[in-house]
Amino acid sequence: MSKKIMLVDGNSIINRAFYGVPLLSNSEGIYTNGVYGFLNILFKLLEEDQPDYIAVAFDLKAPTFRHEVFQEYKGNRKGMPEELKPQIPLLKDILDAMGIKRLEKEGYEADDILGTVAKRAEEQGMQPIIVSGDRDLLQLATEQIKIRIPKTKKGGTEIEDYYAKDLIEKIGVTPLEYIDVKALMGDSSDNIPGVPGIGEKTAIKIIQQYHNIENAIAHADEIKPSRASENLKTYQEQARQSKFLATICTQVPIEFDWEQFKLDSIMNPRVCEIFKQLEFKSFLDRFSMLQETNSVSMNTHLSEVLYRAVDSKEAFEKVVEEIFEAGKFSFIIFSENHKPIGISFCYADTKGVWVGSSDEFSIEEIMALAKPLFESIETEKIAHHAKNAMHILKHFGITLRNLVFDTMIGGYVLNPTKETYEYDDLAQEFLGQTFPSEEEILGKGKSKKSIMNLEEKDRTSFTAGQAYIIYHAEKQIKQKLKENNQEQLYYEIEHPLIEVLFSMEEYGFKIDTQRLKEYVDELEEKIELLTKEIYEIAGEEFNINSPKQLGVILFEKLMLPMGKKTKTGYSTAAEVLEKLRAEHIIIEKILEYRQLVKLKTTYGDGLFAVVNQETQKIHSTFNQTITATGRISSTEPNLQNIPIKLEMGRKIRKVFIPSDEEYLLLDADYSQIELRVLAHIAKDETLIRAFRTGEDIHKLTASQVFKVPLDEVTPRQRSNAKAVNFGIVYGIGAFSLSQDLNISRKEAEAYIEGYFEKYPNVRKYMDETIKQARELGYVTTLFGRRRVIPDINSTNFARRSFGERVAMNTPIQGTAADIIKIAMIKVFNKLKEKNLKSRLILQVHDELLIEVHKDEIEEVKQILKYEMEHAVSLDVPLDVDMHLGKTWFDTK
DNA sequence: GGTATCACG
DNA sequence: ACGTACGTGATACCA
Repeated sequence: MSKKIMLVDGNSIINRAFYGVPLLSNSEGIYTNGVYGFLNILFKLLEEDQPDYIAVAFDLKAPTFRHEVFQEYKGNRKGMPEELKPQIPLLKDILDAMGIKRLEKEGYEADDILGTVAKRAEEQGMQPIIVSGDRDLLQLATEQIKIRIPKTKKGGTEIEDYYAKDLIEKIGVTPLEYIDVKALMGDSSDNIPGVPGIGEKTAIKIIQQYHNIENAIAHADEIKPSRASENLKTYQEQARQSKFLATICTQVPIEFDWEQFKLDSIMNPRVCEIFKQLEFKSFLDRFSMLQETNSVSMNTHLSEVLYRAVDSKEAFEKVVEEIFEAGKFSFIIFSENHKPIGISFCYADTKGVWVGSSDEFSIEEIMALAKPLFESIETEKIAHHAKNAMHILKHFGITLRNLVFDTMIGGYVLNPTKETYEYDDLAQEFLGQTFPSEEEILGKGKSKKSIMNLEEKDRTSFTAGQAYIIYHAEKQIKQKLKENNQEQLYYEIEHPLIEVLFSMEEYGFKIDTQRLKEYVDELEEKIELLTKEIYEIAGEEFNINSPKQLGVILFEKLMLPMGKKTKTGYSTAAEVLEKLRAEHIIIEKILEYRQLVKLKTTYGDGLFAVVNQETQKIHSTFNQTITATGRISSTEPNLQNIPIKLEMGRKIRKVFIPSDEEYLLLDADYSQIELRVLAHIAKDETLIRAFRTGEDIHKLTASQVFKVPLDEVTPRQRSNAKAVNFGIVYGIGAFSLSQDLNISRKEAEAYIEGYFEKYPNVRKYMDETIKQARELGYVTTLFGRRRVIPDINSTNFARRSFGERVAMNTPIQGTAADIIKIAMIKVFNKLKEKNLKSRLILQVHDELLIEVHKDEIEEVKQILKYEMEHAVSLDVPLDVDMHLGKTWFDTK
C-alpha cells in the first residue's frame, strides 16, 4: 500500500478561509477567523484522506498579516496590550505544536515548493495530495497526484478533486495545457497579465484546439472572435511571458527528509492549550472524541486528575506489570538528604503514579520491584537528568537500560543559555501548561519542606505531575529538535555522552592523600612565614585576604600609586600588583602569599574535602547543561582548573594517581584545536595549508603580521602573534589586544589589520557570522549546536559588541566542544567493545585522560590517538599529543 | 548573595 | 563616545 502525502498550500488556504467566514472575535477580542477556517479545512481533509505524511508550504513574499490575524485586538491592531502580543499563538505556532512541518524557501513561491515535493513524492511511489485554493496548481495533476480545491460555501466546505483525467473530463485540457490556458486568461492575483480580451472560456477553447500558445500564435489569424485574434498577435510577447510566470517550478533546490513530514498525533496537550486560549471549542470537542474511553480531559489542569499514590508491595507490583505492558515510561526519583524516598512514573499517556517509601514499604523494596523495569531492554525510558538517576539506581545495584530520551539534555540542546532546566519551565515551554515550581510547593533554604509533609493529594500530583510533564514534553522537544535540524546533535553526541560522563563520574580519580597532606602542610608553613614578613613590612597586622584591607595598606599607608579601581574601591588584582613589583618589596610577598593561599584553600583543602574516605577517590560531577557553547563543566571538585602553568601549582598534580599499581595515566591533548576549527569553518587557504604542512602556526602568523621572513621571527614576535591568534578566536578588539601585549592601541590595530590581510577568509567569516547572527538571532556550530544571541541587535554599544564577539567565538569554541565529545564517545565505546580494563576518567576541553592498564598501553595509546584524530573529518588534520606517566604531573 | 580574585582551556 | 577578549568554578570577604 503506497503512502499518502498531503501537501497544503498554506497561503491560498488561509486566504480562502479568511474570506470565507464572517469576521469573528473571541471573548478576548482576538480575531481568529483566518486561522480557524484554515484548521477547519485541514481537519476535514485529514479525516477524509488519512495521509501518512503532511507538510504545509508558505510563500515568504506574500503578505503575512493573515497568518498573524490574531494580533488584531478588538478591531484595533495598535490597541493590543504589548504584553499580550507574544502570547498569542500564530498559525505557524499551531502547526509547529501539531508537529506539522512548514516549508518555506526564500525566492520561491509556495506553488513551486509544492510542485517540487509532489513530483519527488510521486517518483518515490507515494500518492501526493495537493491542497490549494489556487487553480494554478491543476497543472501538477497526474494519474497519481491529486489536486484538491476546497471552496467555502454557505452550507460548509465543498472540495473539488482533480486527477489528470478529471481535468480533461471537466475542462477539456491536459494539466500541461492548463498552463497555456492560464497564460492566455491571466490571473490578477498572481500578477500574470495574460492577453486582454481573452477570458477563461475563450482561453480553453483556443488551447483545446491548438494545444499551446506557440501554436495558437502561429494560427492566430484563424482564431475567433476577431478581438481575441487581434490581441493574441499584438500581445504575443506578453502571452509568452505569462506562460513563463504561470509555469510552476518543480526543481526547487530544497532538501528534506520524508520522516520530517510524518504525521503523528496532532492533538497533544500543547495544541489543546492553544485551542483553549483561542476558544476553538469545536476543535477541542473533536479532540476529546479522539481520546480513548479515558475520562481525562485536557481542559483539566494536569495536577488534578490522572494520578494515584501506591503504598503497598501488591499495588506496586500491579503498576510494574502495567508499565511493562505500556512499553514506555518516564520516571523521576525523589531524594531528600541524599537518600531516595520515592519514585514517580508516567506511562500509557495518561497514567501517573507516585510510589513513596514508608515504614511498611522501604525504598529498598521499591527499588527491588522496579529493578526489572529499569533493566529491561524492551521498555523505553524517558528521564530528566538521567545521569543523576543512574547514580542512584547504581547504588541499588540497578543498571538503567534503554534510555530513549533525557528531557534536560534535550532542553539544553534547544537552548543552552538557560540557567536551569526544570519541570515547571518544561511544562510552560513545551506543553503550554502551568505547573508549580519546586520552590512554590516546598519552599526553599532552611524552611524547605519535605515531600512527605505535603498532603497526600498534593504530593501525588506534584511528583507524578513532573513525570507526566517529561513524558509529554519529550515529543515536543523531539519535534523542535527535528525542526532545528538538531537530531544528529542530540542522538549522536549529547545522548550517548550521558553514559560516558556517568562512567567517568562513577569511576573517579584516585588521590594520594598522604602526599596531599604533605603538600598542604608545606604550603601552610610557607604561608605562615610570609604572613609574618608582610605584617612586619606593613608595620601592622591585617587580613591579607581582604582586598579592602589590603587596599588601605598599599594605597593609603604605603602610598603606592593606585593602578585601577573596582566598583567598591582599589583593585589589588595580580595584574595591578605586578606593575608595582619594583615599587615596594611588600608586593612580591603579597603576590606569593596570594598564590600559596589559593593553592592551599582551593586545591589543598578543597580537594581533601571531596575525597571519598573509603576509596580515596574523588568523583567530580561533569555538568552537561551549563555552558552556552557546548563545553562540559566540572564541579565538586572542578577538575578542569587544576594548576599547571606555574611550577609551584603544577606540583598538585602529583597527588592525582592511578587506582593501583596495575595502572598508569595516559593523557592526550589536541594541538591548536580552536585554530584548526577556525581554519576549517573560515575556509582560509593560508591557514589550511599551514596546518596541512604542519607549520608552527604562531610563527607563521608572526611572519605574516610583522612582515618578516619566517626564519627571522623572534621569540618575542612569536609570542605576540600567539596573543593575536587568541584574540581572533575570542572576537578581537584592538583595545584588549593592546592591554594584553602592553602596546599602544594603534599598534594593536595594525597587528589585527595585518592578520586580516594575510588571512582574508577569516575576516570574511567573522563578518558573515555576525550578519547571520543579526538576521537569524543565533549562531551554530558545525554540528548544529545553536546559541541565541539576543544582544546582537541591541542599541547599547557595549551589549551589541559583546554579542558580536560571542557570535564570532561560539561557533569556534562550540565546534571544538562537539569534536571532543564525539572523540569521547568513540574512545569509550572502543574500550568497552574490546573489553579493556582501561578507563576514560577525565576531559579538560581539549584533553582526555585515561587510566590505562599496564598490559594495554600500546593498544590504548593507538585507540586514543586514532579516535581523537579521526573523530571528525575537517579540511585540516587534527593533531594529538600524548604522554604517559605515574601521576598526572608526569604526563607532560 | 554580590564582589573580587584566580585557577584552567 | 561608547568600554573592552571567549568559556568556566571555588574561595574568602562583607554588607
